Amino acid sequence: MKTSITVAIVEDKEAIRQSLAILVDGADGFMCQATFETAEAALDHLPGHCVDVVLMDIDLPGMNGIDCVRLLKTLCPNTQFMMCTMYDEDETVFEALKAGANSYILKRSPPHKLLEAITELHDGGSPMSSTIARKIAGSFHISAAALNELSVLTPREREILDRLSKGYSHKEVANELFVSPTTVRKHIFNIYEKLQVHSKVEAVNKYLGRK
Amino acid sequence: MKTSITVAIVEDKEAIRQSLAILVDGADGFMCQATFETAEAALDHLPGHCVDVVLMDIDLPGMNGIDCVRLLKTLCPNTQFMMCTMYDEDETVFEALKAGANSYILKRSPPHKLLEAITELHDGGSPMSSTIARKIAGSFHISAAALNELSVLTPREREILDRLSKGYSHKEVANELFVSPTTVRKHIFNIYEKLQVHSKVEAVNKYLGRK
DNA sequence: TCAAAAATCATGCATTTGCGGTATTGTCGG
DNA sequence: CCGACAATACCGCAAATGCATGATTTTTGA
Repeated sequence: MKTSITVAIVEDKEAIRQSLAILVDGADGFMCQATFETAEAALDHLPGHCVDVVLMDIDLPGMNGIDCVRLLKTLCPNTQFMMCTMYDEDETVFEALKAGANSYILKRSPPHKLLEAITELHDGGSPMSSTIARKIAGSFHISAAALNELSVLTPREREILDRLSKGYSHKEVANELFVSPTTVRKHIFNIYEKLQVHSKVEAVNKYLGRK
Repeated sequence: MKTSITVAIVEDKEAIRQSLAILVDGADGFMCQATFETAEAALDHLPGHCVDVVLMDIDLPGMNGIDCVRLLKTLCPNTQFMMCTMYDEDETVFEALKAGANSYILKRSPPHKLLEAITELHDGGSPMSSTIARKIAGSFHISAAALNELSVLTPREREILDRLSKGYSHKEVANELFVSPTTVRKHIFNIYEKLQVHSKVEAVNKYLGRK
């Protein structure tokens, strides 16, 4: 006999918390083991008897759901966290992922999708609402503009910029590429001109595609 | 009457190409408009009459599927690209996303999942095979070690490091924070000691979680 | 083949930065 | 109340860096 997926719910609004609990508990193969109104309550009670999956609201009174995940993740390393929220703002999505969440679902998702997502999350996937997934994929895209900027660099210049991005000094780059430090300086000067920057950090930021 | 989703397939292996084409064409609401054996053939014929979705194999003879996407993406900005491959190696996944793909599906996925994914991709989602999605989500996680390192910094030090990460010089940071440049230098010196680094780029790399 | 582009190296100078020591002030917890 | 720590600030040195100018050799593409 296969055991059910154990679930906990952190959600301040009574009505939503109740209906989520009923949905999870009523479905076959799921068990709602606990519900909490606040991040603090979850932090108090979850460690010790960790569950498989936690549905975490973000907009909680007191500590928010993201900070809660950050703290719980280290205390319950085997628990998977699903952010469960109304909004799909860029910053919260990425903050949640950084904090250790592996799923981000909008509350407007239909109930059967939610159960499907819990299963997928428990099976090692990272279910995301479609608009969220698109945001995440999009965050990797290298803009045509950025690509174009880097394309004006010669292969040698890119090679040098790559070393700079690892924190090398002029001299270290020179040693690694078997050329004189003055040559490296000249290349770096050329890179700066092409990228319209005036320091290593700025150049590296452009190289690695961060504004 | 709603129109079908138009699809093109780029895949060198005859058998797979055929069965994908039949799968897509046979399903309701999909139309396989073209198939290509190589990236070069796709680049020759796709621009001009772009399709909604392209299923792209990665391991092609000659130009690989990722470079093909990079080129096609600018020529067909409204086309969505789904990488469709046997392997789930880290580097190819991220390279594909950077190149502009919005979906990454393993070939071992069942047929109905594939059709579902095409629909989702066309509707603005970014369907990923579960192991891929987990990789991507995982790439955002900030390791406990990294988090720990940054936690030894004081708020003021983080504030200064944040400015450095934007490419500011000592003096610029000083002006923005209304303190003397020597103070900033002292802070930076302390930051270096705590993070065990010896230059701005290294410090910024740690701060932004770059390896 | 010939001009343009890239890669190499040098010299010089002013500024920035890495590193060391020192000191004052304010805050906070034990 | 006191010690620890954070934030502020200064001086000084040596090295790294940014910027300018100039030049030679390879590579390369038209």
